[in-house]
Amino acid sequence: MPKAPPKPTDSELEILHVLWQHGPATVRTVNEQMSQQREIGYTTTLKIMQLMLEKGLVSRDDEGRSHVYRAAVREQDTQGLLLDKFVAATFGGSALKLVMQALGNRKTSADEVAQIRRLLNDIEIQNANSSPSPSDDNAPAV
Amino acid sequence: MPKAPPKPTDSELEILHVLWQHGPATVRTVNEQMSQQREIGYTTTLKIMQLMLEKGLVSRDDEGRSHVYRAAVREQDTQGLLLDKFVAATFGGSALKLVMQALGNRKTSADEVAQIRRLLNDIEIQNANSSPSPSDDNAPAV
DNA sequence: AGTTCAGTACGAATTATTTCGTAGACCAAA
DNA sequence: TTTGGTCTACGAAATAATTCGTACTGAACT
Repeated sequence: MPKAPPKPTDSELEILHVLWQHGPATVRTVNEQMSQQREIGYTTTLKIMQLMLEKGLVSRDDEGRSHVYRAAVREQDTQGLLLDKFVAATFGGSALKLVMQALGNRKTSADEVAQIRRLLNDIEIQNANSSPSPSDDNAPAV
Repeated sequence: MPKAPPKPTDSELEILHVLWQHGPATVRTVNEQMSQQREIGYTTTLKIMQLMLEKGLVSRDDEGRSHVYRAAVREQDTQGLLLDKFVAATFGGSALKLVMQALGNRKTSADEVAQIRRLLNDIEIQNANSSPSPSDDNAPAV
């Protein structure tokens, strides 16, 4: 195994967001996107992306004169990694506490509530199938 | 307003965890707790706690020769603050995505599912009472 | 060939965090 | 009063992240 890329910093995450949304892009393109959000110089963006290359967070195609960068880590994986660290550091590892806090301290629409309900249903079905819990209702065969 | 304390760093958060759990404590006590988790020198802990005092993250009672520190920020508030920043940086501000990822990518027990269900019920009741949403079923008058 | 333009590369300053050595203050015991 | 232990304060080094100035490179245009 070539060793997993490290946890991206905040700036690196900003850049990854651009690459995930936009697809492979040059430094110029990324910098233009970022400049819409906040002031940042071209060479600053370039430097961070070069460091990200060393860290394995992005890969690079240097065919022509301008290099094309692409995300080398997937959005879901990265979010999962960051989430794990965050839950550990902030909520003592309890994903439940995190979810309670996230849902409790902000307005959650009926739509969102419905989506989460659906997810909870799926989870219960999975729990029922994988481990024979003698709890509730019907465990549909196969 | 005296200005809100800043976002604590990882080390600062570790210290806050000790203070939240243990209550007001001396540097020695905090350092002993932290030493059970990882190696860290006494003066390192002291220094960080001194900086935290300047930032307003802790307060201090320097009666006797040894100072007693206490958390100056509440656990819930701090978790909420960190969560907001984290959701913004990692999930583009979507708490829903966060929750889906948190619940999806790990095993969630039936117990936890039940707790979340209960919370969702509360939220729907609140939604129904505070804002008359023209969506689903019965909008109980007043 | 010389100039210009769009890029990259490099080095350095700045800021924040973490870490600890060392010095000074104070109390208590001998 | 001297010695020793327990604290705090201070300064400084080590590391990491961010930022940008400046120099170099190569292609395109005259």
